[in-house]
Amino acid sequence: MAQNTITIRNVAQRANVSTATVSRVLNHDPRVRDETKNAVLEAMDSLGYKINFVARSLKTSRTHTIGVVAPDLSGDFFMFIAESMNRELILRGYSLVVSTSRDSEEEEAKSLMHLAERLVDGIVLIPMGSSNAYFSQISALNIPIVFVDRALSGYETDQVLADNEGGGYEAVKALIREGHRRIGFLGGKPDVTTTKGRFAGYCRAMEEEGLEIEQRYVRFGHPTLPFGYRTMEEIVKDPDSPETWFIVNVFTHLGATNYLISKGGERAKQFTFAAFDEMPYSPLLRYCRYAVQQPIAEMGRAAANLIMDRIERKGPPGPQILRFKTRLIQHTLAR
Amino acid sequence: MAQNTITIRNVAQRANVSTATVSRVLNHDPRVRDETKNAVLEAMDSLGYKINFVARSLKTSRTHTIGVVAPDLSGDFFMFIAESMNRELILRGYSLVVSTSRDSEEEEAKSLMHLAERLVDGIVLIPMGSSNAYFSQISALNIPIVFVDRALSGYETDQVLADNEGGGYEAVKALIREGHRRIGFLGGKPDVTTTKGRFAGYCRAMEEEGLEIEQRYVRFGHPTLPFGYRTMEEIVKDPDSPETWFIVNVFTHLGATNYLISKGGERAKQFTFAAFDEMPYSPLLRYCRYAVQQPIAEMGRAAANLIMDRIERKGPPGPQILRFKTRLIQHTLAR
DNA sequence: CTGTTAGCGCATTCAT
DNA sequence: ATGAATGCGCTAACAG
Repeated sequence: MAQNTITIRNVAQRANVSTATVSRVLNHDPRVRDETKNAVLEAMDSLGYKINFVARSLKTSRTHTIGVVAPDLSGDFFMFIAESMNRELILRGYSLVVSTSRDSEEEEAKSLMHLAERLVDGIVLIPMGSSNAYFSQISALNIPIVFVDRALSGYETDQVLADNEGGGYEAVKALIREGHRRIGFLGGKPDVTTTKGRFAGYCRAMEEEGLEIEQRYVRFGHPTLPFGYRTMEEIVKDPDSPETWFIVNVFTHLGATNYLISKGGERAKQFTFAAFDEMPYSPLLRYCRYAVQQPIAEMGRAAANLIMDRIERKGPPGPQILRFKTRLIQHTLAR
Repeated sequence: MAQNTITIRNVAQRANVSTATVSRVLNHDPRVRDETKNAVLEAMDSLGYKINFVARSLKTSRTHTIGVVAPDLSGDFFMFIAESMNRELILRGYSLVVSTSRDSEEEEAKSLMHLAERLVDGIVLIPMGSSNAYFSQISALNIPIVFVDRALSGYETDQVLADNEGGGYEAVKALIREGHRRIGFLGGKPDVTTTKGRFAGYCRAMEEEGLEIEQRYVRFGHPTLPFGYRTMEEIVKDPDSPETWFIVNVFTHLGATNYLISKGGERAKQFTFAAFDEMPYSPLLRYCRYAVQQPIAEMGRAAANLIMDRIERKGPPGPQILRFKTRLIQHTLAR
């Protein structure tokens, strides 16, 4: 308890001014004479004064903290978002507190409440699901919120999204241009907006080229490694299946590749993928001819600035929806 | 501003008690009659009272927030640590605020100060470097801190570490057991404790088996993908180089594998690795016969509880060093 | 330009 | 077992 807890009072005394003046220099209030300002600064310095943010927060009811909740802190997509957000936040004096929605929308709602109670100034949410069961809860929080990655239709807020439709379209088009005719669709829960968009892009490309979409080879599923593995197993064992696939998320992609490598046998060599997301380990995904790269860093940056602007009432009034173009990356297959 | 900001005063009035009593039930003070307690609880409920943590913090000078700073938020190791920590923290009512040391120890020190000023109750640090230039700064913070992954020798604090020596030893032993005789050492900055430990394990295994450690084929370097790529290029082009390598971090491993896949030619097929870390994409690391898995989740859990115990003065008084055993994982090579 | 004053919402003596 | 009063450190009217 020998904390040297130096307050503005101490500084004020030392500089022969009032606490109000000290507070003013702390807040860069222009109407302080340079002379007194310097005196205050000096006093602060010599006393080793550190501002108490908690006290300030109590007064201003602003914590300069923003919360981010994601399905899984250890997911690659999220990490890059967080990294990029953090960089922006720091520039404007904010901190980032993280929380996870883990298994369920229930957890998600709980995390949201947890953060709100901690009085974060705003929340960036990478939504778990597609349902809107907890909309009312979110509204009740009454603090700015921006959605990233997935939209929740019917809820009017700021959103930072990728051009999923365009990305899917481009990737499938590129495959077709290289002569692939039968192209399956793999991965993604059909009710989330990202999957919907990517599927729509796939469909548009196929239809535009007059190619048939074979419903048997449209395989939605949970975005997990095991799903990709098992489904690819079925696919390989089905002699009639296409050998070209558009895969809409990276875990499914990992699983599918993993199956082909370990059990794919001779037929594996025939397979070609186009897939969403470009990660550090993407060169190892050896069946992936085209990767749709989302500008994750930019998206994180945008989300951070969107939420801060909202908090500081700097942005335009209406809800903003920022949609980011994807980039198609061609890989050299080295099977 | 139509915030329905309900305070303990409102609750007190509603329940016909004093604010002191409300505060007592809030803090589970046993000396409140059940009757009045229920009345208070009811009042809280009907008014929709939410505690203001900022006000509480100002009073108690405890924020129930712990900060974690890591070199890179988007690194896999860190995210698993954070994920696991978060789970534990939530159980005991803490939040996790993250920060990064990015490029430099300077940044690291800055992050540390930033967190301290925000009055986090404790800090978990995954140290960047090996120097101890900022030790004094850390001490000056005067708040509990635990180191994870890397130790900073000479500084007496709680630490959560992996058994790097043992992991390295086991992996190299396993390679030797399969008949490998010439084994190189790849990756890691030689001055950080993790590298030191892993290298020591490698040396012990080699010496125990009477095998020569060829200094030309001990290749330290920055833990990056490009370093792994370039170094593997040199290795492959050197006709005299060993074809079995112990790689001490995952980025170097990715880079090395990437080179072998894309440019390794015929000789690539001869290569065998043992390597630290097991990640979701590890099955794609096709030259990796043995992976040394660190119990990352347990380590995160331990770090979380260590810091919380320290804050709440629950643990033993002296600094604790927790060292976690690694697990050797055998992969089937599918080149 | 600067000082005085009054809380922000809560925890906590000290009474009773 | 409960209440009255005080202050954590800071900001923001309002005066001057």
